Amino acid sequence: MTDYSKLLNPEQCAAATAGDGPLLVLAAAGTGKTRTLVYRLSYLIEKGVDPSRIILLTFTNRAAQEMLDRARKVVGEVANLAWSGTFHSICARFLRKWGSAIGIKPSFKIIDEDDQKKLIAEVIKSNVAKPGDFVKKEIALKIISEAANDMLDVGRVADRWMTKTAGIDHDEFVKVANAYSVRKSELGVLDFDDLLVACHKLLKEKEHIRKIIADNFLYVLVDEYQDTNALQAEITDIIAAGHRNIMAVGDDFQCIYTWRGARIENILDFPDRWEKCAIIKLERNYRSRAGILDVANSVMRDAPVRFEKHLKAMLSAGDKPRIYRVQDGKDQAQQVLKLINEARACGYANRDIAILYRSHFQSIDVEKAVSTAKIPYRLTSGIGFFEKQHVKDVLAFMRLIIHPDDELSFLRLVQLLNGVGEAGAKKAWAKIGRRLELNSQSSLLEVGDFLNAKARPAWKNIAEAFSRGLKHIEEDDPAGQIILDFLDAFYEQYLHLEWESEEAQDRLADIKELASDISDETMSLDDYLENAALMTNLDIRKNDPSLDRITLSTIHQAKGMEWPCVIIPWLSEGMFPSAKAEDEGRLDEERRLFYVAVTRAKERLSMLSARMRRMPEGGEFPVEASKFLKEMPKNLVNIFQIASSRSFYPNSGFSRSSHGGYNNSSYNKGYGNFKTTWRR
DNA sequence: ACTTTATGCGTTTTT
DNA sequence: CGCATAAAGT
Repeated sequence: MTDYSKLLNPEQCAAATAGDGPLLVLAAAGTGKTRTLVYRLSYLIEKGVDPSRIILLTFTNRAAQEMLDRARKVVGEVANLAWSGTFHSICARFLRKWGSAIGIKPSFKIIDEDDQKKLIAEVIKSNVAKPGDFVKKEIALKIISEAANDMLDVGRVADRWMTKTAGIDHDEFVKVANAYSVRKSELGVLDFDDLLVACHKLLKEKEHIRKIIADNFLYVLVDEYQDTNALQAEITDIIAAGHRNIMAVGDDFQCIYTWRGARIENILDFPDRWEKCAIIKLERNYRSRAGILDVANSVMRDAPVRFEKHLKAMLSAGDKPRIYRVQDGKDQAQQVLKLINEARACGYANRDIAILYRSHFQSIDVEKAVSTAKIPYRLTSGIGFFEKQHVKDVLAFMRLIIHPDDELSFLRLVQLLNGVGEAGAKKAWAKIGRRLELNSQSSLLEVGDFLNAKARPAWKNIAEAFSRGLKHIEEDDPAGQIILDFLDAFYEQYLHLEWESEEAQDRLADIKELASDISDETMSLDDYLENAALMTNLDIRKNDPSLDRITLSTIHQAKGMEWPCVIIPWLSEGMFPSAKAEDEGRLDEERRLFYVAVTRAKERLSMLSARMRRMPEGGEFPVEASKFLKEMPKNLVNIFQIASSRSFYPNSGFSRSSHGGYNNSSYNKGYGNFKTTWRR
């Protein structure tokens, strides 16, 4: 048996080896939260608990994976038998197994945001008299999602939105929301929220299934508890109700997902909800230099404290964190470059350096500078691998082979063809009897007759790829072969026709990566396709640590990670805190987000703030330094004023959009060669 | 009637 | 760039 007292500090050890009963672990940033969970899991297994009766709920697949990997090193392969995953993936597993009890087909497909938008657009079009006057589909989805996650009635949430948004009529909105649900169940698909909602419904309504699940899990471990929403907290409570061995780990200071329904109250009220709940506080920070922690503490100085915390630095002061005041985005990017080079000169590797920003678009200047300087970087872009249009195209083809009745995939696939749009695709789907006949080559070819004549030659190629794909399945070939055939028969040609070659190459590379990933994946092809929507870019791009690259990431995506050197750009008013969040009265969450950013740093922390901000039209306007910087005690930081590198430009005051020839098109052209990071 | 192309507009954070 | 809408092309 491992001696946990040698591996952990007394508080961590107490948490890892705690006895039965509810336990709340308040783990401040950098106090070894992951370590504690890993050893808790190991301890339970070593103690003889059947791993399949332990469940570990996390927020990202990466966290789940990392914890299992580390537990495996302590107790060996048995660790793999524990249930572990995100709330969404665990719910999906439950539903595949028991969902039929509430009318959910085990082969349901999980749709992403993009599919959601398409569906809601379709529903709005056919249910609303004047679709132009209806709320935008993004807002509609947001309202529906809010209702789901807060466990409220859609109509009531819509009413709440009515006061601030035009175009919402109570009855009409409810009608749309219902039609959206109906359409989803017709198609046999679930969106992200549905996974939680349906799982909750299953546990709530089907007593025998609830009993099976609640009885099975002797131990329930929940990570990042401060970011659970109402639904997730209830699901957890139900699962843990059987044996009352729930361990929730989190930090109320790091709650940064309230916009997605996270309820900080879940962690604050946890001891009230669970009678005789023990509380353990992890306060010794091993991650950051004391100087960095001083800044972190000052950020949260005035935050309302529910749980008293004394974050104790375990390391010496180190370098004072630095603030750089620079002229504008371009100068800021140059300064970032300088900081990277400085760090490298001090012996840090690229992988030791991260640039963390509030929003994806704030990465553009830096990405451009880093890429011209030929510094290798890894950008966790806003759009995940499985959300990319070309990846989804290929997956649609794959899915049709296994599920010939998959309407969404069919519609997607045929719309790639020339001359076929939404209407034509739907017509063809109806004519072939809502199912693709794969087994006979002739009936497969017949589908072409229902399509626009222009599309027929290409369809013939696709039909052949289908036949070959079927053969691959029969002969149990690596699934990647199917993709390569599809590429060969149709898609590669389509890529070249549709896009200019440079981007086409990138997309081709993505698809080949998909092919090799799908080939060496241990799970079945069916499982792979069903869960594709739940996997993030980090899961496929195995995040190879042998690659020495700097990291560019949003702060949200950087949660739970750490780097020796952290650089935070765009600490300007309106950028961070984000103007929108502040307008909507969510400054406290922006502050927590800043706290998360600061506490990612181990050795060096640099914060940058520009004096001018460029407008999309090309002009510039002055911006104040972020209030987060202004509030910071001056003795904790070193402040550097960096003069403009292009001072011959009169930058005082406003310059109009005509200035510098930056009209809209030339602005866009300037960035055309760089991968942009916007979400779709 | 349906599809493709042109034009103008706008960006928080994500399972 | 992406998305929505308008206009032109089949």
